[in-house]
Amino acid sequence: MHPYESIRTEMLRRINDQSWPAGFTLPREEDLADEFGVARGTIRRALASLSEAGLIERKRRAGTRVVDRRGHRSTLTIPIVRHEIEARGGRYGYQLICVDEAAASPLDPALFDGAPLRHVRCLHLSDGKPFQLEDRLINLDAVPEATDETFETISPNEWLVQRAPYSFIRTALRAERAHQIDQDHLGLEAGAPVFVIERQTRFRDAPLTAVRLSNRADEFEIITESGDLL
Amino acid sequence: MHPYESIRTEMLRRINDQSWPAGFTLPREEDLADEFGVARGTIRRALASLSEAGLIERKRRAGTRVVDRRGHRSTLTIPIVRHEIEARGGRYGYQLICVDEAAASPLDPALFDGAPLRHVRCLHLSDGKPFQLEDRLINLDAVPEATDETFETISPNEWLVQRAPYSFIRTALRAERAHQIDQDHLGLEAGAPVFVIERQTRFRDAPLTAVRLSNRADEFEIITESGDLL
DNA sequence: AATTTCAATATGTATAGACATATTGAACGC
DNA sequence: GCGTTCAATATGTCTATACATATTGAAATT
Repeated sequence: MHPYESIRTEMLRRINDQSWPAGFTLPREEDLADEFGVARGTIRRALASLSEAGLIERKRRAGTRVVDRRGHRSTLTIPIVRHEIEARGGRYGYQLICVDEAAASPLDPALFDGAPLRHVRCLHLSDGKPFQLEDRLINLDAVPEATDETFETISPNEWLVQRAPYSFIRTALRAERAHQIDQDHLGLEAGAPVFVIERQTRFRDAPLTAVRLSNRADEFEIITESGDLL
Repeated sequence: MHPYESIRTEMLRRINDQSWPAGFTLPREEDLADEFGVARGTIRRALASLSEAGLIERKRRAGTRVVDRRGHRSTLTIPIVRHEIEARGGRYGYQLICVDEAAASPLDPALFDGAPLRHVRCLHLSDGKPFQLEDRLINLDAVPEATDETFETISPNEWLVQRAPYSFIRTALRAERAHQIDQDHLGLEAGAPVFVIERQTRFRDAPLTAVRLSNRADEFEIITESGDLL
């Protein structure tokens, strides 16, 4: 075990047993370095790790404080559907439903304040069965190449990942009653639950795309594991 | 802008425009240091950041490779209900429903292979209205203090956060049709959708607790924003 | 062919010293 | 009182060097 790890473990202990209670300001890095008998860099390595994990907050001049834990943090990965399906051993299928019927979209075009938009609705299938319905708006000012793309054989999801780097994402996860379009394309009865992922991406303040992905609740879940410190 | 940031930006550019395609092995740190005219530490700082973001993978001796992007990663925080409710300006309320009726739990006791368990079911209210139903199993071997706790005034959630450090969490997010208990306690009709968070925590391989949190779908969503690099 | 051994190598960690810079809290002027 | 100025300070960054160590790929052995 490396010095910075044992130091981190000791710090964790102090946080857990309240020697360093929530809100407490830790000693300065140099003092900690003295206490533990290591260089400042090593202390910083330990603190960086705790900061990463969300247990402490660091601010210049103000010092390092123990965070008042307001929840569990974890990193979640929302997979590209095709990979998700193939990982489960299914055969991936893609089907375009319609293009440029934006009026029918469950997404709010106001997000793009007036920019010209492309609307795509398509279906991702697992072994020929509907798995995920995708409803997407694309900002043609930001991604002009999308004007000439028909999306007949490639899903906008994959098309965009290849082409458009983003700098900001906002993702919302919800449970919803199936909309009419969900019922039609995912083969659900009225009122059935769907798991909805809604995502907006921007690149330097320009909204690129917004998407609503709806999944049959009986076949979809998101799992995240975090084997933390200690 | 610091040197390591501009270097990271340039590396990002190379990844995005495929100069460094997925699977590509980057030059060694020292060569990069030469190329960019900085110390190795500065290169490491930039690479650490990209590694964090999941864009590259690093392995000793094997080098650094560009990851084949399989999805969007983001950090999500599942808040403690009380804070969630108060943040929305609601008045938090807590109500114990029953203790030690494990047979009725939607959770699988097999997770704890035979350890003695405590079962708690309770309700979190916002302005007196049901908001979240909590169904929890606690491993009494791992958290013996729970034997004498009645949970009449404090929720097991908060009680545990204070007491039991964990080293591993697994969280699952699902949309479900309301169970009978969801209908009864959240005031839902049969078939209504609920947003379910299921979490298991362990400490050094000992399962500590498992919990199912169900929320009215019409009042609950999880949002994560990640203002990434660039 | 299968297994073991082993040295080369790229990343990981630690040190120590220098400088940069956001923030704070106090002193100052209005 | 109220805003402004400014120096002190703790964290952030960078450099240069040394050593540690997991992995690999090839050579040696079974």
